[in-house]
Amino acid sequence: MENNENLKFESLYLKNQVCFPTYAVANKILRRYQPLLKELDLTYTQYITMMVMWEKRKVNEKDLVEALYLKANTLTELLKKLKKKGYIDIEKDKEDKRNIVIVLTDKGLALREKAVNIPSCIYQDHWLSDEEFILFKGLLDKMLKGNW
Amino acid sequence: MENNENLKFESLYLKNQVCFPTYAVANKILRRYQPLLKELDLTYTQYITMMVMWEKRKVNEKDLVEALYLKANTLTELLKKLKKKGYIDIEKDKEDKRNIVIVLTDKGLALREKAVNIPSCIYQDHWLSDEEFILFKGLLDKMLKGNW
DNA sequence: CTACATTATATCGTATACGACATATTTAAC
DNA sequence: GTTAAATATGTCGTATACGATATAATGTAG
Repeated sequence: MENNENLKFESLYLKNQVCFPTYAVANKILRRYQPLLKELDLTYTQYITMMVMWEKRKVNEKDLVEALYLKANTLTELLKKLKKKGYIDIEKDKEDKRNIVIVLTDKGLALREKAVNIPSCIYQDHWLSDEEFILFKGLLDKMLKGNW
Repeated sequence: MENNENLKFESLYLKNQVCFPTYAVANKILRRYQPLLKELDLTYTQYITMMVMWEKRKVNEKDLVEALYLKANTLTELLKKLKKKGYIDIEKDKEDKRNIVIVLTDKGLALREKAVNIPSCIYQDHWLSDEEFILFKGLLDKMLKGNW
């Protein structure tokens, strides 16, 4: 009887979840970034936003939302903060006045010189082997692209 | 020159990150759970807390914090909410009055009957194949246990 | 060419998460 | 045995994230 109950509710044990460790690892990653990013006066979400800006220099909010897999309302506040820090400018698209265009400032570009050391700091402690990292990233990218 | 710059800042491209897709997949997972959990009047973090309670029936806050890979202050508010909903009771440990003991109520246990269908709903859309899921979970568990 | 749908953002309310710091017990040191 | 260190929680302030809803601009149907 006790055994039957175990069987019935097996799918609800924490140790049998895939979503839970994904969530927990994501939290662990955010905690790890925080002290490093504090020196740049960036939060993690601000940092990945800046990554897009360093690469593209100029983007629609819509494109940013898609690149970061977030919702527009999450970015609204964040972009105001990055503007306040002087890393970006926020403009209206003259062609289509619904669009917001975000432009990297010189100060924002300069920040990249300080950020360039972060990835090696983050990945240096060998949480996984090189092969495992590649495998892991492949699975993640598949999940991100997947339509679920 | 342009090529040299690309090389120098390659590590800062979003597409070369491992942390970013982990974070993005975790967000995607949370969004997926939300409508299902709404029917149980639970958030995702409340749900994984209940998973521990369904299995253990009675735990220290400290053990809960360790099981969920969170910080104690994150759980304080959450436990108050679960108590308010009647799913748990919060007691002082008489042996060591620093400890808080969380106890599953009958109402909390009954909720498990409604929750038992959630895992199959969540995993049914084949984001990954069965083999990939096992692989993915193995990597996640390794990362969670890792000391970084 | 006007009413209605669509699109891109913004606002608001709720629920995390965390670090920094404070508090209450318990343990340990001398 | 008192004082100091360690442990377990709680409070506070900040920054996400999201759904629901509102608003403004553009597209489109008839």
